[in-house]
Amino acid sequence: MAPEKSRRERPAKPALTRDGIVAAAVAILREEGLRKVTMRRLAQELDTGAASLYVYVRNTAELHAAILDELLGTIPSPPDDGDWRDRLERLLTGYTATLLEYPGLALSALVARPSGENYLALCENLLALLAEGDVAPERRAWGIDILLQHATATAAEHADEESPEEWDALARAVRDADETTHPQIAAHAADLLTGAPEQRMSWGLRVLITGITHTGLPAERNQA
Amino acid sequence: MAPEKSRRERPAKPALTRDGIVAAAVAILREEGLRKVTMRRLAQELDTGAASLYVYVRNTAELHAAILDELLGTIPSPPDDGDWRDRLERLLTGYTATLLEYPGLALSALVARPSGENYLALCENLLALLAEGDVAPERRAWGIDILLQHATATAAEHADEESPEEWDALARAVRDADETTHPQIAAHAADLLTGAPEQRMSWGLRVLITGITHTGLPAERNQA
DNA sequence: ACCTGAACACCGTTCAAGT
DNA sequence: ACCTGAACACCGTTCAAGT
Repeated sequence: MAPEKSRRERPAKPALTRDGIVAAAVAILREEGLRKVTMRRLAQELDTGAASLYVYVRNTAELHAAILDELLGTIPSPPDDGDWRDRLERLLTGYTATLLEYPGLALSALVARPSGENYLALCENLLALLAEGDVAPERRAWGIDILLQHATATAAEHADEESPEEWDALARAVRDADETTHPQIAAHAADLLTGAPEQRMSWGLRVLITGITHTGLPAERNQA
Repeated sequence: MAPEKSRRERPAKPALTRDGIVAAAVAILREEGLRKVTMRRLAQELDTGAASLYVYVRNTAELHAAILDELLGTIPSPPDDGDWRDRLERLLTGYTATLLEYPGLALSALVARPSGENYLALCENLLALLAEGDVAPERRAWGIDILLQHATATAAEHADEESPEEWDALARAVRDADETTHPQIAAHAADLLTGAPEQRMSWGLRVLITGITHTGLPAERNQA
């Protein structure tokens, strides 16, 4: 915004702005991952002290939220053709794919609901798709809530960062399940451990869409 | 006044065991919250150094997982009467309620899937309920996965720890939504911001159950 | 008003050295 | 084998003092 020109040869230290801070944070995110996006590291990148950032950002959670909204601006908006269900599924798959690049952010989003411009635009699109599908108006708001929660949680599950240890432990526990004490687990062991992520994701979204269109709210029940 | 230097009269420092460590961790959790359950704090409680804990616990994530499994042992098993859907809903509501006491643990569970005894028992019960409901066998495993993810994520959302800041921000953003640029949000503002947690939770579970019973897997599709 | 260095109060994890 | 102190490499946030 402020066109400050330096008379020096060395790259001038740009004035701090909230946008500049967020931009630098996104850059660190892309190059080094969310774990490195700390107040101190960010300040270092901006050639200042961590304390200075607090003029523009309340805390780390707010910083993460700002980064996330920036990322949400990059979700490809799916083509307009096809069934509303397919478009809904594609939009949410795109959302999930974006979050999957930085699962740690998905975790943040789960805890601190975003409220940025791009998040609102996403909600707007989701609500419009449910409206197009003739989902009862009262169900739309709660519907996008579940859909977004599912998509966000699915991405957040991958925040374990290159450590398949826990997955190994679960796989072992399932495979070693005693057939007499855990007959169901033994019987379903294969299904519990397999399934391509995209297929599971797709099925999950269709489960939700089907459920939303077929399940009345408590209020609707009372009226019935 | 000063106690004898004998080690016998003072409460003897108990030998370290994995169980003892987990028990102490649970005690700190109950008294001071998950944030205080750190390796250092835990070691202090056990009158040793943090390094000693690493003989019994691989890292903090594994410690959290062990604590969670301990907690899962306290979920009340719902009464045997009623429709399988109601029993399923009650069981998952109990699971969520337990996690809601320590939402930070729910967050851990989302990232590092638990694999303890009590978790397996819960899965076993969930699978049995879906079987009782004549849910197609191939769908049961993926079904409990979605159900648990939903319940876990719902609890995890409350891990913001007494800071309704982000919620305020979202509420403001929704209420201030421009009617021309965000017509859907403006129209659904009330529903987006309201709803008792229990009602939302209950509706969410029924959405999932309905969806699971009505949505074929990709494989089932191919066969059809 | 904005910016800063320094300080406060912590972290997880590793490792060489002890027992 | 188990246990330990000390060290390494960090954190978020606040605050008094400067500009």
